[in-house]
Amino acid sequence: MEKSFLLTRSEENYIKTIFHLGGNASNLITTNAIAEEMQTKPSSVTDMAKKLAEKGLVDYIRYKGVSLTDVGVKTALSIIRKHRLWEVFLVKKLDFSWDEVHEVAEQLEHIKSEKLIDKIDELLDFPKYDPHGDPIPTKSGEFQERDKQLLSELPLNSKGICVGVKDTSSSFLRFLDKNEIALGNTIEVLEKEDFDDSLFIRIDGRTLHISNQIASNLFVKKDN
Amino acid sequence: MEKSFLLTRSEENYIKTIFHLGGNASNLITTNAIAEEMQTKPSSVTDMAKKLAEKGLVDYIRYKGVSLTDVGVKTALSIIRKHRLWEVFLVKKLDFSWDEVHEVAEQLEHIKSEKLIDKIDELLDFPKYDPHGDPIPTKSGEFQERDKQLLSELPLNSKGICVGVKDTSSSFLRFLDKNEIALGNTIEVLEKEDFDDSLFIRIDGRTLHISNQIASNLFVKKDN
DNA sequence: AATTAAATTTAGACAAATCTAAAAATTTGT
DNA sequence: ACAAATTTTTAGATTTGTCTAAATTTAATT
Repeated sequence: MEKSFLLTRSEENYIKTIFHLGGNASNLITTNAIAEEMQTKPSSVTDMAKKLAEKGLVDYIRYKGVSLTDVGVKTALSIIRKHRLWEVFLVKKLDFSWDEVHEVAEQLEHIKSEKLIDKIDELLDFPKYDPHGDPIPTKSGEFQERDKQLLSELPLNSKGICVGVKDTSSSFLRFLDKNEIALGNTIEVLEKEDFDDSLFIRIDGRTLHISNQIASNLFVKKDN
Repeated sequence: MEKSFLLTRSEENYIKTIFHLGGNASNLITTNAIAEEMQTKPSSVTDMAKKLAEKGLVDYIRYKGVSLTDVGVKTALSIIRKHRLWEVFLVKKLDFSWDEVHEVAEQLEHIKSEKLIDKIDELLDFPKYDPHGDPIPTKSGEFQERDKQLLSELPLNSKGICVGVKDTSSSFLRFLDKNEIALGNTIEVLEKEDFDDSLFIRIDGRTLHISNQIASNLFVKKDN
């Protein structure tokens, strides 16, 4: 069995970022994209790319970019699993609101204890989705994206169940709270405004008028 | 100006160690003692002593040692509070045994979120003691040692309630588990063996013969 | 295809936290 | 009290992760 490499916090953050940018399946992610996402400099990314390649977590082609190896993907999924389970824990057990969990989960995801995260999973009754609707990888690394689409792409007069958010910023999430739009709600598209692509929607018996920016950050599952 | 509240993990570990070695109340702790306790080199301790003094967390007298300032004590208590609350959480909510919690709590104690630890405190219903019987400082930093003494010092034929352990090693804790000695049990000293200072004790209706090494690592509260 | 623009890498530097080896201060033993 | 032993500090080096500035490679434009 491969010895589970002890990764530094920084290494873990790079792996996670590369995954989020789509760097699995030999899809090369550029140095600049990673630097931008991580608020760091391209030269730092190059250094880390070499180190991670050395450790077998990424494939690195000079001047082209990096992609995760199988081990790298497994590692990324494990970190994402921890992050999302902790988010559920914070919301369900400690009454955090969904716009407060990210920062803390960013810290908790680096805690090294397999038993700890498995017990948290069990305590939460093995949740499948985090508070923002994102799927939680299983212990064995299975990870299935939910069948979903943006509310902005839902056809006129059709209905969808709100299943996730794309933007997870506090300002967006608090906007949803304020307007009582929550995961699980059914949303019907009543009208599309040509001028600014805003939508009139029906949710919970109420009619709301939302901007395209809102609609294109809300995921729904088409309700057939 | 108060950047000093942003401590690194390493700084926090030094502060905690100095506290545990008794370095509050201008009681100077030597470089060597700290190095020994932290499994590091004296020269590293000297470097950190200077840095912590710079930040106002310790008073440092060259060639003499360090002691915690008021801010340093407050910081230490905050870290110890987190450590012990997480230990209670692991035992009470995640079914860890008391010999498994230390390592994980060593990591969790460094998570930076006041809300998180306050919510954990609340979830646990504001416990006063950790799984090893050590007191948990309050949010405001109050910290009272329990009235206790070593079982080895309990007079013949008197009774005590088991309230804590001095040694928290896995081997000792598992010995106690195996012999069904738990916090809260009443222990009566039936006989003291002059030859090796071992004890015959009565606990839960059973009679046990324990070595002095065991008895001098068990804290009891005299039962009057 | 040549030139310009953009992206990426290299080289050298720095801060944090550690180490080793040597120097300095303190403590101990007689 | 003074030499020896111990403790502590300094000086210089190392590792990790970052940075800036310059050099190099790739991409884009004419």
